[in-house]
Amino acid sequence: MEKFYITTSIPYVNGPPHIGFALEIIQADVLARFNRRKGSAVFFLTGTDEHGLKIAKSAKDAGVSPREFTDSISGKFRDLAKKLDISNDDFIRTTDAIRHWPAVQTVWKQLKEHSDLEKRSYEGLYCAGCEAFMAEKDLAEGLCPIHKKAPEPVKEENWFFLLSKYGPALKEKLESGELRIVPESRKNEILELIKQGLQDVSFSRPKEKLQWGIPVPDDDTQVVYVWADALTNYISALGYPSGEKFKEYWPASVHAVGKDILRFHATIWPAMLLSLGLPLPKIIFVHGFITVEGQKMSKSLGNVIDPFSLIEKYGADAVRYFFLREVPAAEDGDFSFERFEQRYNADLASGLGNLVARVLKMGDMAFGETLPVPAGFSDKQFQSVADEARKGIDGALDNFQFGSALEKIWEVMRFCDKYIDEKKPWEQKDGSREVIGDLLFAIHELADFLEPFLPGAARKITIQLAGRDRAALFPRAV
RNA sequence: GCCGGCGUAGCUCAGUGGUAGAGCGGAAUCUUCAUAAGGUUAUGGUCGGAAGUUCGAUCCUUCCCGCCGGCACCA
Repeated sequence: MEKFYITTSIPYVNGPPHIGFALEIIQADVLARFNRRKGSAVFFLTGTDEHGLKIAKSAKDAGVSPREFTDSISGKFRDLAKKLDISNDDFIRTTDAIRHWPAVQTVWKQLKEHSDLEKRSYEGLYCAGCEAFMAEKDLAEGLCPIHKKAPEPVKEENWFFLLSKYGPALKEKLESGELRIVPESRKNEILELIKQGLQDVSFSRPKEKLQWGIPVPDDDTQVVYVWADALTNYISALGYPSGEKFKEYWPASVHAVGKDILRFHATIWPAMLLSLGLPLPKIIFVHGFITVEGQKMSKSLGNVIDPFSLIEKYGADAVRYFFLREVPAAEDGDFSFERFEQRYNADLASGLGNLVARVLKMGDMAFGETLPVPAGFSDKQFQSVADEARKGIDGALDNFQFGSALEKIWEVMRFCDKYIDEKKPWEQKDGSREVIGDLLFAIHELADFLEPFLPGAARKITIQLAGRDRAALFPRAV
């Protein structure tokens, strides 16, 4: 059986989820659901990244323990997935000392055995106020811009991952397509980065600076730093190194990530895997950012869109639809309430919802209590429209073109509306019952097409075809 | 500074070496099974600007303008 392992990135739980992550998890969910329908064995993973100084600080500021803090925020991400009707099979947390930690420590030991970790002393400018090293470029006239103090030169020991030596191997994997990056333009960026030379990266922090993390094996002065910790989630969740799921599902078919963290997924992570002797993920799918009314989302602008209130107001399917249809899959997209409502009214209320309502009504008129949904189309033209849509959807999703996949489905709806106008089945003349039968089957097919995208609507259509529920799928938003 | 992308109807975008398409919005009209929904039709673009290659360019080349992304540098 075909295997399909898809992951989202694991967001840092420093704050509640925003719509950027909603986009990522929705896209991943479509692919997961789509592949399940094709009969593949699918494993869909998401989770949260919960260690580090920032979390420890935020917890302290909030007057709670880091554990309480991360439990709370991680719970919000889990809740978002649930509210968005996401079909993830698992949810991994980097604070999971039973599932995640042993895998990270195993990975660590193996990297070290393969001579890819090296302890070095690192010297930099350290701001005690920020509890962080500062790059020259972050300073304002030699002072920390936040604390207005000159950071002090501090020397500390770190374990470094010898990323630099993997440049040529990574280049080869990318160029050969063994590791694909979608879209292509992002691959070129990474190749450019490699060309300029990869730097070794710090993989640990001294314990006295960072306690909220995973202890480095055989060195109790150090704690694992973010990359070795977070990236490993993709295999820790599968039970690396010996878990059944790991054997079954690795390598990942798709890592869905945002453009901001592509470089880590396209350099550090595959380099770690090469060091471990593991196969590389097949595709890294990179989505863009979402702007709001043409502007960057930011707390200071006060234009942050809360996914929960959006779902509350319009429903999960409407949110899913907007992000899949209106936001270009791999580029930046814009969110505006005007656009959102336009899409909602035109495509969901007047389009899908209205079509289902009119067909069901005609079905009720022609057949009474129980609707006989045929097993196929009697009209050949109808059949070919549906076949074409199916092909179109497959092709579009193979290329991560969610919007154009949806367009194919909407073409079927347009055909249905036209067909109704042409055949006037409400006149109940000869052949009307056959026409309505085709329409009922068309709706049944639409539910099938829509399931990966709008699982809620698909469910409702199926229920309405089988029973007496006639509630509007998408009530018009005023 | 280096690398890359983009600029096509009011909006979002597709597209081809032979003088352009879709959806949405707006207009007219037909219709009533339907969520003031649906159908049809018309309108709507000198395909960023200039030059070149070509029998012919929106699609190829060069330059220019504008926008965007990545990297580096500076602050």
